[in-house]
Amino acid sequence: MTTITTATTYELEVDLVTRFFQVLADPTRVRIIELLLEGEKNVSELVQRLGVPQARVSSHLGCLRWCGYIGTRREGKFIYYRITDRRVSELIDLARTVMADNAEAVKSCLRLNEEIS
Amino acid sequence: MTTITTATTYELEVDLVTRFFQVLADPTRVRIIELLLEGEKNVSELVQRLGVPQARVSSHLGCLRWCGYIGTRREGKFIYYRITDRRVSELIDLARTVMADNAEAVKSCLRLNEEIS
DNA sequence: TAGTCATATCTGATTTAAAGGATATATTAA
DNA sequence: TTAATATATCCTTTAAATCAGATATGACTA
Repeated sequence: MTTITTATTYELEVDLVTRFFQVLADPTRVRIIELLLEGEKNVSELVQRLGVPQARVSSHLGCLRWCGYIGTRREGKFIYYRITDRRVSELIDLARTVMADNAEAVKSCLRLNEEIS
Repeated sequence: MTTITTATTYELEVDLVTRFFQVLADPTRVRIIELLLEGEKNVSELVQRLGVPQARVSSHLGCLRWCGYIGTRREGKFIYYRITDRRVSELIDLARTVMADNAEAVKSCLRLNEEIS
């Protein structure tokens, strides 16, 4: 990093890993993933379930789609989204169990956000 | 989020999950975790291995420590850091394998960063 | 005690992503 | 073709996290 001109393969791979986690670091995207794990849904259904403006939902879906975690299928006016890799749910489940064990510590993680309680 | 006055338990839990992933969404922190998986190390060793200014390393360590993923032990002048929950490595490994399958798609994920190649 | 080494914290600047709102595209139906 | 619905994209603002550098704390040593 800093000013290393030639990034090593390892550094590029770490960047990919962090980018991957970055995608999962947004509450709306996590909720979208969990809703889609129930079964495929179109954007309007997601908007209704999430209570989030359509433009934002669409934008988050765009992120997830470009990153390859979800796929789409058009049916008439609607575009249905679905999870293409179930391992994403493993990842979230694993995160949950790890967190459950030190939830208190995470809650008071001042570095990322002061007020959550 | 936004201005929902009464956050549900579920929403708070999603926030914790995203916060958890946020911690893993920084390249320096991921590299620190992987170095510590080799065995405990003090800050100076990490600074040397990472090639990152001490202040920044210390700050990232602070984040990881407050979040409960690493622990410390003082020995004379040195403070040694270690991973307290090996499942963090499972998480990173899982992320890597998922990514390996759609690395190309992730590379071109324009939403998060335009230029990575 | 003074000095040095190891680590932590603070402050300001830069970068990055999310939010918000308006608008554009595409499909269907009349 | 026009209207209506579904979805996507653009632009500006705002918030947050990283960075960079200076400085502070705390422990050992002479």
